[in-house]
Amino acid sequence: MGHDLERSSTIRDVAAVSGVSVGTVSRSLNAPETVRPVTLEKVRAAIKELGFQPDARAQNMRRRNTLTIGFIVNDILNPIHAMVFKGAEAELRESGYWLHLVNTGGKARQEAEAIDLLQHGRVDGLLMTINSEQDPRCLERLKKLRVPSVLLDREIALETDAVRTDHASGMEQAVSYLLDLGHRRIALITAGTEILPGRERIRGFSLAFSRRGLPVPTDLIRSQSLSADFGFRETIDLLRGPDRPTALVAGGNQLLVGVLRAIEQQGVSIPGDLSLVTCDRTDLATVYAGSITVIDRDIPEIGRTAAQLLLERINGPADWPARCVVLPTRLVLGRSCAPPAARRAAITA
Amino acid sequence: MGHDLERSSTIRDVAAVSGVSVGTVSRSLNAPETVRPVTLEKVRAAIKELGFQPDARAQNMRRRNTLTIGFIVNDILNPIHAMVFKGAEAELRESGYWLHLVNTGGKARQEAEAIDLLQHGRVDGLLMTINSEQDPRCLERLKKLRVPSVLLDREIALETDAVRTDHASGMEQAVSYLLDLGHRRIALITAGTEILPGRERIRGFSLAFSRRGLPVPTDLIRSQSLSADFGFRETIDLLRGPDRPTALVAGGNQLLVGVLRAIEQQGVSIPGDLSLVTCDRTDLATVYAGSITVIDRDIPEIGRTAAQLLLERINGPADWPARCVVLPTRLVLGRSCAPPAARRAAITA
DNA sequence: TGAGCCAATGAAATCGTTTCCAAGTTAGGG
DNA sequence: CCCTAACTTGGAAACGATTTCATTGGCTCA
Repeated sequence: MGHDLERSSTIRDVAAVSGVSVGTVSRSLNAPETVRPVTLEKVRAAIKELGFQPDARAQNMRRRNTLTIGFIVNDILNPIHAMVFKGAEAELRESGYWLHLVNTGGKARQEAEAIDLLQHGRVDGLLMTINSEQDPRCLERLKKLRVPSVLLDREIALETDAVRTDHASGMEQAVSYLLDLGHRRIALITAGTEILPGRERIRGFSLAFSRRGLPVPTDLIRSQSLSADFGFRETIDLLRGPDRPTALVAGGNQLLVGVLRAIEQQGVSIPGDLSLVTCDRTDLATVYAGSITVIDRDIPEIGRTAAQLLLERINGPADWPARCVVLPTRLVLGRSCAPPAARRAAITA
Repeated sequence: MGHDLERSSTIRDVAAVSGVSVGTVSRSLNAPETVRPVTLEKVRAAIKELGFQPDARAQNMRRRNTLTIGFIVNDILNPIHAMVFKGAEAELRESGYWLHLVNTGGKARQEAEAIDLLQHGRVDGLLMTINSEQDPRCLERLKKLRVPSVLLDREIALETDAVRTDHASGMEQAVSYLLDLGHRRIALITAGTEILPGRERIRGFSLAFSRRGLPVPTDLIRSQSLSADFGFRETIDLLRGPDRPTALVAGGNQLLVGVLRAIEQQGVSIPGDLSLVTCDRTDLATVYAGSITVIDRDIPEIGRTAAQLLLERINGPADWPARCVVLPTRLVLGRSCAPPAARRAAITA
């Protein structure tokens, strides 16, 4: 039924069988070039015979590391996070590291607890998308963190290595594109301003208008949460409201799910009745309506970059200054945008 | 810059500060009821003063466990796997366990390697969706596994605890439903027969036909892979072929992505030109065309159940017989199915 | 032939906890 | 007031590897 209860062989057993000392066995494993070929052969034979593999617990203990990185995240079901994870894992695996995934559900308590428990000998470093940028408990933990860490797409009041995304410029491009098409009533649904992506997306959105001397339609900005439910509620509200928008930007991939649900429910046609732009190229975004116009970024690259920063921090001198890499966004056109109905009518007439 | 280089305090430091022995400190932590309240107070004060937290490496070493479970999976980007993960994590966290996530990309070599490396002191148990049910390397490893394990939705030639899904009966229901609507040319795209879901889905599919004495349209069964690409290719092929199907079952949530891409590309309307059924209620399935009819199951429950089996195996006697839990599927109607065009015409005429 | 050096090995200390055992302390009952 | 049982506690031995240090032996070179 799986696990044998017989104690598995240790380095001492190998030493006994091969007739050498434990030190020599250890060296055969970790520095084979320092041991005589004849001896090495004997040791390897014994290892094979016993099916020996070193116990990771003892190695961790003695070497004072774990070759494990903690990955703390809101919700691994979010394809963005899963992609970042995969990018980071690919990079870290090459250097022999494993990943400990912790799903916090975005709750500050859970986040603080995870940080607390992981840093004392469970991981050598942390990659995290902390949701409570301002939560004092988390800040407290992060301040006296005992392992290197990289913060993903967040900003806290501490000097930390970080990988961010230039959400603002992608958003500005997207809104400019919509303005070019003739839209003026453009709505934005996105995260609250307590997290970086929310702040940046609103900044980019507003910038596009103000650069052209147009007033920002602040009544159409709904900034509170990245959840599908919020997307649904606000879309319904926007569609029902007076002077309804002719274009909508879903500022978050989970939001899009709710936005589309509302659109389906209301029988709105894309792009006939409403032009739509979303963030991040998920399956849903590429499939729906033959592909939605999207503010895209290289997501696995976020993970890879973060992994590299972390590895350099782990291996490098401890007194390096904090580094922050900002990755670009770009607009990828799909089939979800068109000139607003009024303008189409004008052109036709 | 994050990690302090000063060695952090150990149980010995706590002992020194509080003026007791290390044994007493340890007992204060692990069995406080066996230590005198006065002493306990002193120890706790010292712990607080030093900010002491026990080193997990040393604990793992001494206790000969890790409180960590390995979760080996094909692709965490697949929402199914992510949901299973979340279910398992929620359950395991309650018992103090952490999860080590390993993404294998479905490659047998990676799977074998992960099993090899994890079982020697990195994890206390394994949850896995091994893709290479027949791969000799994996079987070899699994046979001499040194930790308890639970297999997810797979079947191997070994006695192992497992959690499976009754794919066949959900599929049979779905196909019966389509037959009732009048469809006869029903296509199925699903995994190859080397993995359990592929075999079971084909079995359920065929059963629905044969139960009614109808011939199984074997030319419409495309069984090879669960990838979106395969779904795309086969859908295109089916739609272009002679005597094209009037209904299609996407036997896998990733397949659906490819199927829908093909449908969008070919301008096929759902359910006007083609009735569509898919497996598992993903965001895409619930949103597209106002929701696709789906063979549903409780996915987090898979993770929870697997976690329970594993915990019982870890804590229970080692000689229990292998257990296998099979979870049900059920058909949830959406708006993606209708009678075939020919029948509609007949009715109208 | 002997001094010196390098390579290879063994023995022992070490990492930080838990746990066993023995010793010391307290309390209760006769 | 003493004896015994029940609590508390300290000391030391694990756990299984790595690593340092000292020793051995074989060479080279003078």
